[in-house]
Amino acid sequence: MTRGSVDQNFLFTLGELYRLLRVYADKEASRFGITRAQWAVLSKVERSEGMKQSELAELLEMQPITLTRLIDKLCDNDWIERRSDASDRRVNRLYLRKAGRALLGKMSGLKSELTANALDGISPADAHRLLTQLETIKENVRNAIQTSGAEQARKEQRYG
Amino acid sequence: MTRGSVDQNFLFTLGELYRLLRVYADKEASRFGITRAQWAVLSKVERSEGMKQSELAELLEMQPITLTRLIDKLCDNDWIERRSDASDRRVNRLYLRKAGRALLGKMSGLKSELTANALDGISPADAHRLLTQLETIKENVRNAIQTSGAEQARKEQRYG
DNA sequence: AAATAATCATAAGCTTGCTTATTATATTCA
DNA sequence: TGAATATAATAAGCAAGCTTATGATTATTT
Repeated sequence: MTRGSVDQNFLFTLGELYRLLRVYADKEASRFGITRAQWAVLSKVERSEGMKQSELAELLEMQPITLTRLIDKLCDNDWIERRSDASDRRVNRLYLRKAGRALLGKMSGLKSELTANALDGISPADAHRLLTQLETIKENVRNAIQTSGAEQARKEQRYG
Repeated sequence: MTRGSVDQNFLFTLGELYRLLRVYADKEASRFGITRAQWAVLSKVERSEGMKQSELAELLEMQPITLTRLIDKLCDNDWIERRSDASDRRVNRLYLRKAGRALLGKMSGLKSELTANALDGISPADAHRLLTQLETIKENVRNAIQTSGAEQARKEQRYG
């Protein structure tokens, strides 16, 4: 077994799967009046209330401005709220509201159902390993981005 | 080992990884004057020249109009060309141009490099299994979308 | 043969990513 | 202390996804 076939496919296959999964999750989530992207944010807020927007953006691997707009919508629906930090007036901290908690309760079955359908035919042990590998890859890519950024800065300093 | 932790994470982890990988691949590909999305299209055209746009859209799991705009850009750069089909005047068939073939040649190392960096610490055997699982999941999700669509249509027919 | 349905590419407008820039506030250090 | 620098949130504008709709052509049905 060579690495060649993986070279050929990994990068683009993941993108194709993402698009499919996005369509699927958005379609199912829309029954609850929420999009997949908003749901992901809401779900993270549930797990750690009181976070700053900037911290949350980092957890979600997205840019603060992207998150800002998603939060706007979650606030419009009264699912979460921004509370300004007492000791740093630049900061908003995020908290679930009653309706948000209720919505997450209603949606908890959906997440299991989507995951189960997606992972059909893959054993629990394999699914677990798969998830671990995805986390490893995330970490690798995060490092690679930083490294290539540093590389770039170094070159610019040398030649700029 | 329960399925619970996978439930908690699979759906959103994949989205986070996608965003990271997108940033990384776009950054590296930009050195060649191309985006990751355009590169994916160009790469598929290479593997099967003469396809209709609609066939290619299906392979890429994207909507025809999304592809149309990407193809516009690839044509603007003279990397590929649309040739109208002789027997069906609705159809455009896609072919690589010389510059496109040259570009892919220059970029082949990059694909290997990105993949190798992303999969660092994962054995070739595991990488191969991972890719197989991603393909399985793609198929599962494709089926789930169709099923949920059919379910929807059935209900609408019954109640509409 | 004509009417109807399906298919191919494209268009318009929305979402959610991105980058770069702006404003307000905190922090650092000379 | 006061000036430079860093950080938090937001804004504006672009890229690449999506849905729904349209025009042109081809295929099917009656």
